[in-house]
Amino acid sequence: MPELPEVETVVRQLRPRLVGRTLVGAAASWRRTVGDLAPAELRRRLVGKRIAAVTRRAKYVVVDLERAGKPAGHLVGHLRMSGRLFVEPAGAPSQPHERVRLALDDGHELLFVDVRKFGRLLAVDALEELLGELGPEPLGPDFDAAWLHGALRARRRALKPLLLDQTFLAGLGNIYVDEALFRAGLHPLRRSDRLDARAAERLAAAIRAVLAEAIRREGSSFDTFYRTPEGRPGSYQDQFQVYGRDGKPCRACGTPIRRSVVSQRGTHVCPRCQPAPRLRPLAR
DNA sequence: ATCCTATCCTGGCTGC
DNA sequence: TGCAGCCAGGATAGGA
Repeated sequence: MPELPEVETVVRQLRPRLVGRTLVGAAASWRRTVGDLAPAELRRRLVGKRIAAVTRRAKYVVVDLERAGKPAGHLVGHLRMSGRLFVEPAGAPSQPHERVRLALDDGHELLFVDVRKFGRLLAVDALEELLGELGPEPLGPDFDAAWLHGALRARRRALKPLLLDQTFLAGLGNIYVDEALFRAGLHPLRRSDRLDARAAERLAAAIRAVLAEAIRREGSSFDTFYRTPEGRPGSYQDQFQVYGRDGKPCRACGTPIRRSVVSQRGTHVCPRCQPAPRLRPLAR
């Protein structure tokens, strides 16, 4: 599922094809994807605007728009589970599960295809309302071991749901949380306020290492959903240590990986490398 | 403050 | 083979 590394890959590949282009058409074949905007309003917010920048914030694709050289709102995309963004020559027949099509002034179109319809491609005036509550970027300058240690101690939550909370830390999803916790040797149910500085340091390093390597490999593709805008699958799934490996031997110690459910999410752990907390965490 | 459940969706899988 | 039912998954809202 698209998490930070997949979205970063999408942004990097879309950027050279979009920056400098002007939008000359906009249409949604599934209205909810564009926030229930009427067709005319969608066109009004987009057509005639030039794409000034394509960046990423958390799992959002952020496209800065301008008109006559002045800032003129944004196009913000979230792929959720099955969304795909890519550029095609104009006039291609409708794709299965196509939701939005934006025409560019160079004879190409930006397509948003999304099987499960959870994704969004929104035309907004300001980013604040959409992105204001997000936590720091794990690969950015505000994230390091000291910050993480302090932030973990300020909360009393199990590690996994906390790391999945986008207002705590932005960009991690189910896969990379499981992989980072394994790499740090930490059980997903460990209480955040009981981690010492060394464990926080391991976790910070693990998060950064997993994300950086996943970006290098253009994300993870283990089903038909995620492909890069250039149409390729990622390859980080070949590096999974725990995710999707229920019953298979841990690559470090041979103990069978075990799947459970934490925070309503499939959760994968090596019982030996990630010992369960002694006390029932956050017992109720 | 934190947890739990439901919701949004569909394709793919399981089991009968 | 056909079909019902379940499940995954990110974000969010609402209730406990």
